[in-house]
Amino acid sequence: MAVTIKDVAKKAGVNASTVSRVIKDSSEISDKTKAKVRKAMQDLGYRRNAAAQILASGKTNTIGVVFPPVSDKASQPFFMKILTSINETARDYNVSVAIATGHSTKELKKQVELQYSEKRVDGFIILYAGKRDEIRDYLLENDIPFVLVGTPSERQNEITHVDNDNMLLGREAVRHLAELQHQKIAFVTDTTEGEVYEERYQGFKDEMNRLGLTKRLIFFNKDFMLEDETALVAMDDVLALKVVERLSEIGLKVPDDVSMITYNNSIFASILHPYLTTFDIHIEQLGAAAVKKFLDLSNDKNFLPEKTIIPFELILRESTKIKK
Amino acid sequence: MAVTIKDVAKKAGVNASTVSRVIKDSSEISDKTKAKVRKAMQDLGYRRNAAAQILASGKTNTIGVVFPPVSDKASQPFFMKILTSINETARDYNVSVAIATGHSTKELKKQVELQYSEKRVDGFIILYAGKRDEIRDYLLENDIPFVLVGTPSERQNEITHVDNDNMLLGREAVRHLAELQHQKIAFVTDTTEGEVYEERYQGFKDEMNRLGLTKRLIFFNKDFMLEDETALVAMDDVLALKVVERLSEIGLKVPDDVSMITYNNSIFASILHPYLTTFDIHIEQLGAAAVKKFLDLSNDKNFLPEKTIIPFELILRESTKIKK
DNA sequence: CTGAAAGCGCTTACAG
DNA sequence: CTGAAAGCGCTTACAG
Repeated sequence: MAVTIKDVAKKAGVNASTVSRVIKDSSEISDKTKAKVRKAMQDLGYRRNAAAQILASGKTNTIGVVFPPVSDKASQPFFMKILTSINETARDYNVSVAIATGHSTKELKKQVELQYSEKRVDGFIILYAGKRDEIRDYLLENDIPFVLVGTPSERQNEITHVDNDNMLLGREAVRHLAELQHQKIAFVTDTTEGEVYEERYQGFKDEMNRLGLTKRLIFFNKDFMLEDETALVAMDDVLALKVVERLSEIGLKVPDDVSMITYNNSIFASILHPYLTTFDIHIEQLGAAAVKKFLDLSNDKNFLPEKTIIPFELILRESTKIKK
Repeated sequence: MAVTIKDVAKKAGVNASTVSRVIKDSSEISDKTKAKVRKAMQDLGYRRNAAAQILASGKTNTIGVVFPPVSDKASQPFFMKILTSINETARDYNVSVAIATGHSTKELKKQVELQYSEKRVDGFIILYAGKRDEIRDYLLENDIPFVLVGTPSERQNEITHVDNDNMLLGREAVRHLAELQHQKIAFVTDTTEGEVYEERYQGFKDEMNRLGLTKRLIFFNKDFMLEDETALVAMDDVLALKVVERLSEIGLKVPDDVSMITYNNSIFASILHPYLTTFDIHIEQLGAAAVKKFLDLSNDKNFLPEKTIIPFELILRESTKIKK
C-alpha cells in the first residue's frame, strides 16, 4: 500500500494533523518539527492522495479549460499552445487542469456543468470570447469562478478576461506600413464577426484617418481584386497565405508589388516564402495570465473583475518592404 | 450544501449503501428499489462527488494523456485532434482526462510520476512512439497501464498500441501513382528517424520493387532537384507544401509536371492550390481506439498487449494526375 | 435483496 | 506549537 500521512506521523513521532500542517507549510508549526516531518516524508517517499485532499478540503485545485464548440480547433495552433502554457503554469502553482470539449454548445455545457457539480474543478478558463452563450450565462448566474481568454462582447465589467489590445494591434499594423511609405492600404478579412475583427479593424481605421491615408475594407473571396493599394493588413496568417496566392494569380508579388502584414505568428507564417511579417500575440503569456487571474479570483471572494492586456511583438519577416 | 448519497437515501427510505449500489447499477438491487432511488436522485438533483468516489473505490476513472516533450506540438493539428477525440470517447465511458505536457522528457516524466503517485489517474495514453524513453521505461517497470499511439521501436510485444499500417500506407501511395501511369517516383522526407518514416519508406520500396519501377529517396532541403521523376510521395502535408514551392522555383508545376501524394490530410493539405491528394489517417478513430484499449487493459489484469490497426483513406484532390 | 459499519486519506475547528 | 477527534461523501465486505 501507498504511504499515508499516518505512516509519516508515526515515523516522525508526531500526530497526523501535524503532518498535514507541514504539508501546507503552515506557519503554526515550528521549524524543527517541519524538518523532522519532512525528513520522514522523504525517507518514506510520501505522496499525498489527491482525492483525499480534495474531499477533506473541499478545494479541487484544478481548473477546467473550455475549448470552443467547433470542430476545426485542431487547425488553429492557438489552442494547443495555450493549453500547454496553461498546463505548465498551473503546475507551477500545484494545480491541475481538466478539459472540456464538445461539438456543440449544448454538449459543452453539459460537460462544464458535470465537471463543476461533481466537484472536479474549482472553475474554468474559457478559450473563446465574443457573444455570450449558455455556458457563460450559466457560470455567471451560479457565481462560478472563470476567466475568459479574449474579450467578451457583453458584460465586460463583470468578467475577468485576458486579451491583447486588438485596437492597438490594428493601429500598429498601419504604423509599420506607413513607415514603409505606403499610403493606400486595405484591411483584408474573411469574417466580419467577433471582437477581434471589430477592434483590429477599428484600430486600422483610426490610424489610417489620423495619418490621412486611403483605406478600404476587402472581404476576402477567391477572386477579389486590388484597386491601387500597395499594402494590406490581413486578419490572420492563414488568410494571409491565401491572399498571397490570390495576388500571385493576378500577377502581384509580395512584397515587391504589395506589402502584407498579418497577425498571430503561427506556423503558417513561416512555412512558405515570403515568410510573413506578423504580430506575435504571446500566447504563452495569455495562458499564464489566465491561470494567475483565475487563482486570484477563486481565492479571493472580493476580487473584482478586471481585464489584463498582454503585450504583442512585431515579427519582421519577408512580406513587408518599403514602397518602391 | 450539495446533496449527498445520504439525502437521497433518506428521501427514498433506504440505506446509503443501497443508493451507492443503484448508482453503479448493481444487479443485486431490485428494479423496484432502483426506480425509487432514481426518482429520489432526480428530485433532489443528486450528483456524485468525484473525490469521494475515487477515495473510497481506489479507482480514479481518469486517463492521463501524455504529449511529446517538444515545443512544436501546437503546429501539428494531430495533437489537438486526438485530444478532442480521446476526451469525447472517454466521456462516453464516464471517464475523465488529465494531461501531461513538458518541454523535456525529464519534466514530462516528473508530471507523469506525480499524476500516478498522487492517484489522479489510473494510467496513461502516450501520444508519441518511436524509441523508448524514461517514461515508457518507468511505466513498464512499475506495471502501470498505458496505451501508445504509434508504434514503439522496442518491446512491441509488451506494449498495447494503436497505429495505422504505415507500411501499407507506403505501398498504397505507390499504387495510386502507378495507376496514374507514373514509373519514376521518389520518396521525399525531411527526417530519416522514427518508425513512421521507416515503415512508409519500406512500403514504398517494396511496392516499387514489386512493380519494377524506378525509385529514389530524396532528403528534402531547399535546393533539392528532381532527376526524371514524374511523381513524388512526401512524408506529410507540410513537407509537401514546401516541395510544391521548391518545384515551382525550378519551373515544375504540380500536378501538370509532377504528381504528388502525401499523408495526414491536415489543414495544410487544403489551404493553397493545388489542394493535396493525401491519406487521411483517421485520427478520431486512433483516439477512440486508444481509449477503449486502455479501458480493456486497465480493467483486466490478464489482458495481453496487442496492436490495433486503424484504417486510412485516400483523399483525392488536385495534386495527382495521370502522367502526360 | 438490503442494511449497518468500517474505512479510504486527508483537513480543520477545538482545546490546551 | 501540537494533539485528538470529527468529518468530507463515498464503497464494500459482512451479515442476515
